Amino acid sequence: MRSAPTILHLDMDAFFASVEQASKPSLRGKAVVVGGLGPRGVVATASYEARVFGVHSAMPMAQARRLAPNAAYLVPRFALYRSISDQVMGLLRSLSPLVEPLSLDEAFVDLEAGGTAWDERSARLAGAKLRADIRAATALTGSVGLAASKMLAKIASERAKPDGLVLIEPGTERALLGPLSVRTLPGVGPATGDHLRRAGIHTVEELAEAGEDELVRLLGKAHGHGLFAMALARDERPVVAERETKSVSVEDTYDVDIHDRVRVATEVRRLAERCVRRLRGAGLSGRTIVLKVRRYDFSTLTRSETLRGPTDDPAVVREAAARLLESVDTTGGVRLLGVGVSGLADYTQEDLFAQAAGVDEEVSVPEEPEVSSATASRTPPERRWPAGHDVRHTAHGHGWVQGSGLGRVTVRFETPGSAPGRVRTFRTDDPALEPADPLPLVSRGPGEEGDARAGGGAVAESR
DNA sequence: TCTGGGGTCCTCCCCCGT
DNA sequence: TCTGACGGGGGAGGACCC
Repeated sequence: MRSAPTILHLDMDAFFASVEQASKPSLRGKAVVVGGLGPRGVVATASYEARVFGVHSAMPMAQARRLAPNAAYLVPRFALYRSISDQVMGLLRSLSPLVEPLSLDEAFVDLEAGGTAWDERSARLAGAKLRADIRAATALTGSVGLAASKMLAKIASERAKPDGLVLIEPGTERALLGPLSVRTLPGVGPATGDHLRRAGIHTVEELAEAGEDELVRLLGKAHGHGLFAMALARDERPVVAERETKSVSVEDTYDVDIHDRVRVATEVRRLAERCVRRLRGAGLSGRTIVLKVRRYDFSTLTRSETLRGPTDDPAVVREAAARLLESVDTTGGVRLLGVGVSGLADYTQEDLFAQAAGVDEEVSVPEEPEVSSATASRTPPERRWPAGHDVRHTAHGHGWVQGSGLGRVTVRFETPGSAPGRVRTFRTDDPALEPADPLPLVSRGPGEEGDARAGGGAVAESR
């Protein structure tokens, strides 16, 4: 293991919820929950104000609403989060070429490889500057962990949350890890945690004392060896900038279980087409087609078929998925269907045949709006106003949808730079109202504030 | 209370060829 | 010709992560 704490882990604080609060002044300091709003939705992110009520990620939305009935409930706006994530990742890459994104809101950076840090002091400086730069560029806060390995840097950023920086000094690792729960270690989830608890192992120290052979016996070879090393604070995993995609998949959970076999087949076909669109978008093709079915009782099964060569042909994937469906009993109903492709390559077998034959059948997959077909199928052909999305009104300016229903849509008129704004209600078919793109969270200089003033109303008020 | 969506990795089992 | 060991690939399921 390296001797200086030069691995940095950045974790943006309550990312989705914080973005929404930054873009909507009236939500700052309030409980905000972002996630699926359907009857089977789960929480993606809860703001710290919502966590006080016990709301947390992966919790069923219905339960969150019981715990925090007055919170703001919003659907995720991934395009916006992605654009802000790109900004943040750009700042990380200015520290080092070795940046490993883990998700939209998390990444590892090898500071040593970037020459920005070589000892404790310089690492701390780089981390502090990064946090300031992120705040200036996005108005958001991120927590930074610094340590000599990825595992420890991640544990450090967890301890730094929210809005902090923690550095683990080399030599103090074992003492720090010892008393922590085994669940702190990456790779120990509910199942492994239970397994270890039944064996009388609760802390990292007990994990180390159990010995490697015992852990391999309990958990299998890979997991046992890996966990024993982690317990001794040994983690040699390098920061890897480029990761190859191994599979591409799409899945839908339906608001109501599907019983009709014909409907199931139709949905599988749609999913196959959506999956291929994603596959082609990434310039990939694959050999193994996977069908996933979650039944009414939440039991999940997969069926897969490996073709002779990679394909990105929607007809081929659709037919394979349909064949796989034939071997699945769906009586009782299904709540989720998914189609995936793995065994990826960046060429296709058909390409070769087509080239040889001099033909290239243009397979056009009809575009489908990026909404769950479960929702789309029951939505009348009028305009939809998803909660939290931006809108523009010809007279009142820029705002966001606070709620809609019964032919009415309620809009709050405010922008990231304005004071909390006023609420107005319109008919859903009001021609003066139209969907709008999100505004930048931080105004980028003079001249771009005009928009905010037009819609914001009372600009003189200070927060 | 009722459990999303998109991934990765590991394990076990079976089959097949050597 | 039969048998066993071994390894690889495919298929299924499970755990975990964000």
